[in-house]
Amino acid sequence: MNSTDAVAALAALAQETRLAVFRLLVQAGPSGVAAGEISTRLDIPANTLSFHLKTLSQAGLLESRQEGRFIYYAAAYARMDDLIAFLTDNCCNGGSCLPKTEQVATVEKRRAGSAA
Amino acid sequence: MNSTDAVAALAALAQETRLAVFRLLVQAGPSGVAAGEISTRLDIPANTLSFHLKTLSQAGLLESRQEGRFIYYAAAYARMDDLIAFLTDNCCNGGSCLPKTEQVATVEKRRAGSAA
DNA sequence: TCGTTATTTCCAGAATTATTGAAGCAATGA
DNA sequence: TCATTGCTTCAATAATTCTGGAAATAACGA
Repeated sequence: MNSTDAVAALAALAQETRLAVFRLLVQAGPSGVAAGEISTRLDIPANTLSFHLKTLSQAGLLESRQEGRFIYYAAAYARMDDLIAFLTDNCCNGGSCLPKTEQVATVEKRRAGSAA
Repeated sequence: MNSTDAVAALAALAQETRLAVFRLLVQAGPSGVAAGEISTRLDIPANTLSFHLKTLSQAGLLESRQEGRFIYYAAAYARMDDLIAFLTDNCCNGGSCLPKTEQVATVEKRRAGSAA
């Protein structure tokens, strides 16, 4: 993850509607939720939602798959981890000022090792 | 952390200059860096930097202290953790789709327990 | 083929944000 | 007191973004 990608991801999340959509999908799990159901659950007009889904997708935060007339959107968990790792990277210059934050910075590395 | 606060924090970070400032301060540690030095290191005009520091501070992501004519800015680590916890909260509905991301969601709770 | 459903694209107006020159303020030292 | 330094505020412009009505596309069932 580079700075430009991080800004795009953060900008995508920095909006009430999109943040609500993203959190809904993070909690929904990898199988995702159809666009129409997101629209219903969060009470967002279809065209407005479509605009926001596109923004989140372009930022790499969402994945989608089509099933018949439905398009299922799911959180891109690995991308979320990358973003968190980028934010917390080299916290306190590798020192131990706040060990818990340090642990967060290693998410990406742990994932790389575990290959879930 | 509520949704409004999270949007404010994300919006503050969703800008190249501010993200660079924040990451610089995350890496610099709790003692912080004077505004003038940030300006020099990142080559940002003083007034532009001041505007961005204010934005980050208002979002709760920065703390500052005055020492003589200098103002030292430091990352608000706890706030950063709160934001990460908010993003990853209840990932996959508490399931184990991606255990590593799950762990990230517990940062806030771990900090609360450890009282660093 | 025709109507319905699911989703997206187009468009235009309203609102927000980034940038920078200039001016202001506060702390310091001579 | 005066000049200097460090930082912030003000003001104006330029650019970007959000929203929702209307129309388009695409999949499905009758």
